[in-house]
Formats: sequence, C-alpha cells, structure tokens
Amino acid sequence: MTDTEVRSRIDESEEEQETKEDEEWNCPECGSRLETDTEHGETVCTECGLVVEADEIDRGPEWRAFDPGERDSKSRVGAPTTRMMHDKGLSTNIGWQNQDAYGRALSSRQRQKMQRLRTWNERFRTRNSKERNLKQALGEIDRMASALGLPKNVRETASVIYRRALDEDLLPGRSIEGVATAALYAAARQAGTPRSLDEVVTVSRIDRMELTRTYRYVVRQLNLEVKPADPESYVPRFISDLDLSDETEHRARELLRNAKRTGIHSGKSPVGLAAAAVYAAALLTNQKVTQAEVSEVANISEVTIRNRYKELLNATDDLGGQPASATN
DNA sequence: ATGGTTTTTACTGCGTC
DNA sequence: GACGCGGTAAAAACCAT
Repeated sequence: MTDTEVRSRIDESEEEQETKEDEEWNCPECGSRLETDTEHGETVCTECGLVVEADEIDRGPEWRAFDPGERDSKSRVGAPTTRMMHDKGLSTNIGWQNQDAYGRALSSRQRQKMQRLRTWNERFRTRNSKERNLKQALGEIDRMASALGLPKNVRETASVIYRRALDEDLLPGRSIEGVATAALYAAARQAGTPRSLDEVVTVSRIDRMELTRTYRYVVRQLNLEVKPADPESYVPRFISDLDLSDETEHRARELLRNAKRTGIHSGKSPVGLAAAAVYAAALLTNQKVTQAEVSEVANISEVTIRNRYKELLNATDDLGGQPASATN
C-alpha cells in the first residue's frame, strides 16, 4: 500500500465520523428535534422521548469494558467538573431543596438539621479553598525567594503578609501570583534586604505593571509600613558582585551616610544612589571598576551613576573634614 | 489627564592606552 | 582606534494632583 492510499483511507474514515456526529443533532429514531435537559445532563428527543446520550463534555469512560459485567464494575459516577469554581466543582454541595432522595418533603426537624449541615459544609469548603490557595502561594513565594537569594526570614514575613491579605479578602479580582509577588517584594524591603522591582519581576510570572498595582493595593489595605528602601542595603550585594574590597564597602556606606545628612538623597532612586556610592568608593580606594560594570550589576544607567556620584562627592566635600575626602 | 521630576536613551567630544 | 568618561538634549517613566 502506498502512502497516498493510506492517507486517503484515513481521510475517508474521518469523514465518516464527522457525518455520524452531525446526524446526532436529530433523533436517530424519528428524525425530529432534540432538546437538552440540563438538570439531568441528557439530550432528549422532543417527539418520541428517546434519550440520546450526547454529553459534549464527557468524552466517555477512560476505561474499556469487554462485557456488561465489567462495565458495571468499572463504572464510576460524579458531578461534571467546571473551571468556574476554585475546586472545579468537585467538592460536596448540599442541595437547597428540602427533599429526600425520593423527592418527598422533609420534616421541619430534618430541615433544620440540613440547614445546619449546609452552614458547616460551606465553612469547611471555603476554608479548604483558602488552605489550597495559601499552599500554592507559599510555594510560589518560596520559589521566587530562593531565585532571588532571599533568606528564610523574608519568606516568613512574606507568607505572613500573604495570610493577612487572604484573611482580609484581598484576593478576589487579583491573581494569587500577583499578591504572592507583592508580598515577597514588601517583605524583602521590610527585612532590609530589598530587591528592585525589576529583579522581582524577572522571577515572577506577572509583569511589572501588575506587580506595582497589587503591591500598592496590598500595602494600602493592610497598612503595611514600608519605608523607602535604604540605599545602603544594596551596597553589599553590588560590592560582592563586583569583587570589591571591604574597605570599598565601608567607603560606600560613608558616602551614603553623608549624602543622607545633606539630604540629597530624597526623591532619587535608592538603587542609583547605592550604585553611584559603590562606584565612587571604588575610585577613592583605587580599585578598577567602570561605570558600565556598576550599571550592569545595579541595572541603572551610566548617566544616573554619573549624576549621583558627582553629587555624592560634592556632598562630602561640602561637609568638610570628612575622612572620605581626606585621603587619595 | 496633567505637569513636574527623575531616569533613560542616544549622541558627541576629550583624553589615554 | 577602542575604551572609559563626562556632558547634553530629548524621550520615556514615574508620581502626585
């Protein structure tokens, strides 16, 4: 058999199936219109009442039966799944009709009992959903934190923030990922080991816009106190990324403290300030680093570094008698 | 939306190795 | 001549209003 022959045979069989499916829109017995009974999930002929099994979601059993007995033993039942609910609708719901399995009305005692059961069932169900939500979020936080090299205490702070967000019902309308990322970002800043927005975004599945939005929202709603990031907290990382000495680090910190004293740091990006301080400190301690290298590790433009570090040096000069400007 | 501030981009000129 | 550095103008991003 040649290839073309094979292909044509396949085409034929596919067409057969298609026509078969098309025919099922009409009753195979009498040919009249079919109607779908959503409550029972059945498709019924309007004329002869024949029940046609045409459930579009259920693609059939995942097992194969070779005789009726086997079919019975392997058969399972369950509600159809839906993506509309957090748990895909797989959890138990207690019906609202006050009827028993035979459709008879319940006694008032029984009705009260059922009402209590509904209440408790709902409580456990939503609680479980929150647990699941939390579990996923904590996993994400953990993943991102280790990708960013953040210590354990930051993760814990982040999870505390996330729990609070969950308790305050801040989640609806926002992605788990988004809130988790925002929580981590806030936690890192609070712990004094900040990561820039861009850094956080690279390990998260959400984009920058969403992060800033959810972050602002979460901070406002939870009344989190997040002080502006301290430029000094970026210094150690830059220093080690650039293989610079402890002395340089010390100098950089001095420069930043002076800058704070003279107040030139307000309104400027802390990262840029830190990067400039590191660069300036490297110059002062005769270590070779280019502006390009610093701008690389700090994700800051060279121009910003230039502007900042000029200001830093001016500030220390103005202060007069500072050790930073005395040597070299 | 708008205006003010900061940062980035792109380009140019200078000195040095 | 490539590289590091400094400067500038215009564009873009950010933020409070």
